[in-house]
Amino acid sequence: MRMTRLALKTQREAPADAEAVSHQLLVRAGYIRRLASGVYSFLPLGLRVLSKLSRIVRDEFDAAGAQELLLPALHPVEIWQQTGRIETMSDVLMHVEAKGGAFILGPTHEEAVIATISPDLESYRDLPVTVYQIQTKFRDEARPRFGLMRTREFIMADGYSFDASPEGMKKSYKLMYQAFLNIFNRCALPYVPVEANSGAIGGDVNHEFMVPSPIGEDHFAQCPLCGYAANIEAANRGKASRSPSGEAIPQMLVHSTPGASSIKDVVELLRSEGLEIDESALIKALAYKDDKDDITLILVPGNREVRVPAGLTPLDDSDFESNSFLFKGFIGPMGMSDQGVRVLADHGILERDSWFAGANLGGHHVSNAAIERDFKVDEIGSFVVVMDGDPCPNCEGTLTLIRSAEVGHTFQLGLAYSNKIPYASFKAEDGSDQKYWMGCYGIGMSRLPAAIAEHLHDDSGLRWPKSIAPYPIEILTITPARAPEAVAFADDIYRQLEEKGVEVLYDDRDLAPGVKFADADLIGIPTIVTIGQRGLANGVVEVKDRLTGDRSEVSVPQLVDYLARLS
RNA sequence: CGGGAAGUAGCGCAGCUUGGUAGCGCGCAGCGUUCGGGACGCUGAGGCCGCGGGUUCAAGUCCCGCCUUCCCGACCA
Repeated sequence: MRMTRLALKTQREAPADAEAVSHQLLVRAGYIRRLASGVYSFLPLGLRVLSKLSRIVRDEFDAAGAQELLLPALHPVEIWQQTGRIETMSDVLMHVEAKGGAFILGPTHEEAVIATISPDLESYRDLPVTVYQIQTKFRDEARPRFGLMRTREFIMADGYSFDASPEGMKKSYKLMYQAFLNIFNRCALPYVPVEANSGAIGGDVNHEFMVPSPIGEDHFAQCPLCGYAANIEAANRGKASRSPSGEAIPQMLVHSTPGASSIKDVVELLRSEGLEIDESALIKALAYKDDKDDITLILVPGNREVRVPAGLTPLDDSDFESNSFLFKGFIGPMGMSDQGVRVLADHGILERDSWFAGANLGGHHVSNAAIERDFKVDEIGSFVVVMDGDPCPNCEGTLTLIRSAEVGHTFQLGLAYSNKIPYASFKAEDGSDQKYWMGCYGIGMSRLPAAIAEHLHDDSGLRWPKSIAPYPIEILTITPARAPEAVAFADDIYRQLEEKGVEVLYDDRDLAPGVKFADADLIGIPTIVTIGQRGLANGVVEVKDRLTGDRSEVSVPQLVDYLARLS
């Protein structure tokens, strides 16, 4: 492509609303342009990057046995009502009123793929099947940000597997999981697969593919010793480093703490009375209920945040009314088992001999509350949000928190969707109707260029890996107006490479050399070929590797073959 | 949804305090000089100063309301 013909205008300065480096560079170099908040156009260069990524995804998904199809972005509301997600995902759903009914702009395609494909999956003989698409998704995000990282309209490659059994589902999952590893390797991204929560998608086993990044919106915990890695929302901590000493503990004492219903208030109040304590000396006891309204109390050290297990929700005011033994703000673990409350304690509760805790009486707390002697727990486990330095749940190591961007997510959905959709079934060998065991697999296609740009750039601009650069080669002529022989030479090289099927970006613009060099660095094509009369006089041209910065001189007769090998 | 900041030419910004002809840099068009790492001169085009109301002889500037955008948080495959 001759740059004199390319719809491209680079900018010296980034738009004021661009904060992230990837956002600034992608806009400045002419890959993307904002149309509305969280809505971006892909310009010709940007689209080429997306196409390269799509090619890699198709390669690997096809190799994993998946078949490409294309589902609509416009979904009839009925299929969303059927799974109930019209309510559970209402925050992000965008609605469209049209002739012929109400529609939802698809934020994900579980409903649509089942509605589409189930007529083809009537018998166990038809299974397993994995299908995928590369499609635009719509999510009404609370806060779009960082350019392509979080947008309201974005492109995703999403696959869905259908199996006759849990074993089959796991097999399909493994194939797609491997395809994900291959894809991210080919994108030259330093990713980490981590254990995760399934969120609104549902299902049991799932993995997120994280790229460590300063503008990531997630954190995951990683153990450098054993390799354990989990999203902070799912990460467990290991056992306490210290257990109770067994020394004699004084009797519990009741303290009057009127109005001090938060950990912070209690610490301040007790300190004002001369007690030298901090938040880690208090038990934070929070009550939750399950879907049967049974109460669960979770105990964690007062300086830690509770990680609420799935299926539990906080109590509301009416719950406190109907459970009069729970004094909001003054709950302690003592006597809870006798009230039929299940008590879960974090490992951290074993780290002290005794605790300050709520007295189960309005306006009062106790000191010297000791586990076993003064209160019982049903289960000890990991119930806190992990922090840097927590023990690893699997080994002797220590967890580190890493900020990261999620570029992919795979789920073993099991029967989560099939059970909600009557026709999501097939005839088994014994003649019975069975539900599909499903998996789903998503890659944030339009997020990938941002993640890669965030990872690979320098002060001068982007540095694409060869696999996804819009063009593998850029040819650049020096002072074309004064060097007709160099232009003729460059034209010839360009023509020969095109004939060999090599995609070339040819900067044939009549601009000052500095401008052309600067643009080449900004756009970030991995191989930059400089053709000028100075080099040609010596029978060579300069070839620069944008990734490494290495420059080499290649003799004229070898040039075309040399470049063709690089592409 | 809470907190903060900002909307003036395609992009980056000044002008607002103290109301009086709408400005600068980059980019764009023309001419000329330059030419191996973002050159220079001259000429020119380009504005509903976010929108609506108010005060005033007069509003980019003062007052009221609204909208939009960005950042932090809440939320989120």
